Amino acid sequence: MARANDEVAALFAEYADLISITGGDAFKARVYEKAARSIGGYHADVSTLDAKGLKEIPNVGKSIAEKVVEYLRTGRVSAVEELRAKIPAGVRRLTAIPTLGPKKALALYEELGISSVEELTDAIHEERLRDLKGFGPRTEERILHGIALLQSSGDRVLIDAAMDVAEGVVEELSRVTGCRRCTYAGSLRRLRETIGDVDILTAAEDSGPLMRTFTELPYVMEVIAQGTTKTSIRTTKGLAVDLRVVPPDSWGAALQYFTGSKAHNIRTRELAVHQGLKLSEYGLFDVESGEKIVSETEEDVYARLGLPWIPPTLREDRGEIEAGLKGELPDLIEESDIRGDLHTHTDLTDGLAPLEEMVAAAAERGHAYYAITDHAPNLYMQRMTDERMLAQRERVRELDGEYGRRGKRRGMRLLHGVELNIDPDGGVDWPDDFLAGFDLCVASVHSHFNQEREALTRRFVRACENPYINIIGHPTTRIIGKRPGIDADLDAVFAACARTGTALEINSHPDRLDLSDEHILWAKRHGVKFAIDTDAHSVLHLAHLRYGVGTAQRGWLTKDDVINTWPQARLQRFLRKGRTA
DNA sequence: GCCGTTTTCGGCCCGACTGTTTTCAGTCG
Repeated sequence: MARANDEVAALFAEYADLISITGGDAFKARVYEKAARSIGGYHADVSTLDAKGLKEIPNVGKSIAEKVVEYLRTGRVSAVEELRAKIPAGVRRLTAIPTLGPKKALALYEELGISSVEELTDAIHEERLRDLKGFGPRTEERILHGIALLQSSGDRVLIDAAMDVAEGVVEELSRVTGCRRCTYAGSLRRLRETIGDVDILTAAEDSGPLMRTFTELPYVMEVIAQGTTKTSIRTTKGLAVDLRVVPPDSWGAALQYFTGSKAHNIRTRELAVHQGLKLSEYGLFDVESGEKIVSETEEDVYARLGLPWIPPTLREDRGEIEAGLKGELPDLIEESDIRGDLHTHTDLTDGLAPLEEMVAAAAERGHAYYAITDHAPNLYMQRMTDERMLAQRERVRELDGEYGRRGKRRGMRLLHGVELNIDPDGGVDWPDDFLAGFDLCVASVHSHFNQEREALTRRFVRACENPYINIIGHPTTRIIGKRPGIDADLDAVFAACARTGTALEINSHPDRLDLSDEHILWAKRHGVKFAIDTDAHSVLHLAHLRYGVGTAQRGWLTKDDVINTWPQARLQRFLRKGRTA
């Protein structure tokens, strides 16, 4: 799992923090931050690159390339070691406390010798911060509050939880008199896999009524900050929500600004500066005259900068600006492109709803095809048998006859599949002759996650080489916030998928989103095809598709990359794979 | 420390809110 890139990125992120804390050049700190991001997201493994290759990574120049080489050779970077020697690791940890940044952390360390969250808590209780310049009673309170947040969950939440809150707030605020426009922005609009806080943007002449309604919502636990243009609250579940109110004629610039990402915004503002313009949330202005040029729509803002409108899911400074300037933005997959779901369960195994209900719900969603893929016998707790599976197939064929003929839309074809269990050797539940009876096979790893890297890699490659396995389900098996992904040689796995015609799943469940956006970008370079599936265990889960599609967009996928956007005939050819029959 | 249609030096995004410092620094996004 851990590419050298991730280690180097973490090291440079730490170095950037240490530079800030020690009062070093802020621009230098920012360069290291940017380099850390570029390296972490770079497609090639840095351990395979020489100094020249390293310098092709954006934001990596001579000095940083040398540090990468030093790290790869010796496992350490002397410049980082020097700063580490000056500042205990606990001081950097202090900056993780909300409202406490590098300046205050350094003051606490230098004046009071505080180098851990525990020591800071004690010092506040002993009133030792009182004499420190810049630290008053309110600051003490804010820090204690921040520590409490840090120590409770305080972390990022899954996308579906954030989406529920955001859609609720937008609905409430949209009803307020004077609210001209209202939507969610930020990382949620970019459909990141986890969300730190929810950003809501509204356009109105007068912000008063919106701010009042917002702070009086029933699930508001505390008002963190309140002003005329910005108010922040925290919900009873601990999620922070920011509301910004802008004048209606600033809507486009504001939406662009509050959607981010920060890195994308820095790039767009730089583009503006180079054209003698200034971009802020209030509009795009001529620097000399101060006159507003555009800001009513996002399209206007991007167009004036020489860019096409860039879909929010691409706004991460991962090459979208360059692609936009060259007119080479991808034609991203949309949820409406999806023709069917290829990984779903019923109550025959661990699903909650019976076959008939799942199929009816799928038809309601307008799918052209739909695969039932219950678990196979080797996941012992599911008590699957050959007989039960064959009986289900018979029922699926009956329903297929029914739904295939139905007049509404063009009918829906049902596929009978299975989710096989990839055992520690890469084998699966059934021999070829039984597998041949399925319309498609998903195969996934459900246990033995901690095998040696070589064994894990062999396991996946062997699964790909099975002529009956069409899709690798939730490939890294991660559970966001709970279980890391497996440590296989993903280059080898992705290459095997491409070579054998095995698709990789983008599992849409919010706690998986597996593959992740970065893995998708990586796999696509190998020429892999993908399947965006819900892995639904209930009717409600079918709606998770939007998150899988969002993740695919973040991985720059087009319709053609995703097999379940294809017409059924093309899909069937793909599913035949290397089978001889 | 990186970068370049203002290219080898001199810039490097911009604004809101908070608390304490009576005019601004720190933090955040």
